[in-house]
Amino acid sequence: MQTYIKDLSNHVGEEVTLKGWLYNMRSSGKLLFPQLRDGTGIVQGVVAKNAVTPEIWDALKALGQESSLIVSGRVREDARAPGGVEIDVVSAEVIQNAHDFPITPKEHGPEFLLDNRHLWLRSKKQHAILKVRHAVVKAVRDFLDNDGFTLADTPIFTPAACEGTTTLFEVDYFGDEKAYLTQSGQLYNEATAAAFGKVYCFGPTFRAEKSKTRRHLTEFWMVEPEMTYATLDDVMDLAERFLSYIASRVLETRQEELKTLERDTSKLESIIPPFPRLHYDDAVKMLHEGFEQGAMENKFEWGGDLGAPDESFLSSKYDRPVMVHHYPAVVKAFYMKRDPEHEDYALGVDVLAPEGYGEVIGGGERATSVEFLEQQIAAHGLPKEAFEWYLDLRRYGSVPHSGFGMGIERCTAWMCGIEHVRETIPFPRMLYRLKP
RNA sequence: UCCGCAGUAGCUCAAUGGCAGAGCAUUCGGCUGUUAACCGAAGGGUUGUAGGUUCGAGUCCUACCUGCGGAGCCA
Repeated sequence: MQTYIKDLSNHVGEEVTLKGWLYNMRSSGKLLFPQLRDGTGIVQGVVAKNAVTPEIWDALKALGQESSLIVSGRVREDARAPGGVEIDVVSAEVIQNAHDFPITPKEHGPEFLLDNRHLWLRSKKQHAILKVRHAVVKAVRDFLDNDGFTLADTPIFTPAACEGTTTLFEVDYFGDEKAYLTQSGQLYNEATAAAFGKVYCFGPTFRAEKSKTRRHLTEFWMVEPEMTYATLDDVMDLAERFLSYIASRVLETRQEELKTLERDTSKLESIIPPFPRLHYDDAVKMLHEGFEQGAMENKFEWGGDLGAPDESFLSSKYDRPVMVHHYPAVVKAFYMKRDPEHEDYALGVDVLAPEGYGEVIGGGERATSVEFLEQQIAAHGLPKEAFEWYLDLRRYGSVPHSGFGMGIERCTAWMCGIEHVRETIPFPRMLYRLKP
């Protein structure tokens, strides 16, 4: 019977069988210290030459890194061992002796590691990051499911640009038609929301932009909740509860991994409501003050979208996410509702994560009037026929509704406190990176 | 697309314009408590590609290729 490494502390004094791979091995004459990993953890075995048969001794001694093997031994508490337990090995069966595993326990560069991503996944840090990713995804689903949202996934093949702004990946659709990979489930979400009230979609999203920064992937996972009879304030309330819940669940369930990642957990503990809410005009004022104090290189001009340095400056003023709302309408998508009091502003919100992680959430209230949307579609040069179904949503029972999108990888990178989103997905797709 | 940086052993990196080097990995040997173990030995090179300057180029110049970091755009 197989015992998993994560459960070993419940088996102290017992003989157990572990099935896994050799993570690393040290030796000292007539002692071997194989580190075994099985996907749930890593434990060190101790093999004394006089405690095993000569055949087993020779077989173990010859093993290369990442060899697969089954080990039986007694679990013993030992203060010297990370994890608190060790295995006194009594027998072992080698499944495969592997040689020349490329990723050695030394430093490597990103290019090499990404070329070997299929093997890199086995290392401790990558393992920890992807466990946190799983916790984030689980928290997202649990939160929305428990909050009355219905999962209603949206298509990945789409006939036309959703927003008309970003560059799309084009695919041949049976020769006579072009299809595009989705850049957002947004518009379809509005249709399902009118059917179910509160919905979310959660799936891969594609952007063909040649973005080359630590915050971008060409294929990433996005969760997009949408609520009917909801306003900008409602969506900000939701974002606040949503992010706080995710952070608390990560803290609750992934302590070990956060330790491996050397994450300062106090940064996650401070992600609690209320989040500061900043009107765009007030954000601009802060940026101007920053410029006068010499903290900003260029003076921000009212009317533009916030750039990466602007976002970093604003978020550096707070210990928790800051929600910037009421952007100038011109910088936002065509379907954003205008502020009835000030038509130049859109009822949109971006949630900027602290520590320079940037925009993790973007969303807002959607326009409800057919006439307004027709005018917007024309102004953006979008093909009206493609949006007829979307306009139907306003023709038949139009209601105020709001929602947002959150990038799973950005959120995970933030939770983990790591530099680059490319490590937060098993196989990252980036500009110039399609393999493995 | 634009700006900046880099490319030398399987990996990470050294080398004033003057003999191509180290650590890790690999192979062999040593060590009964190692924590990226340590000690000794061996094998391992078209210095990204093409051209140029020079008595002599890893080093200087030009172009290209590849990667990294950043900007724009966005989640």
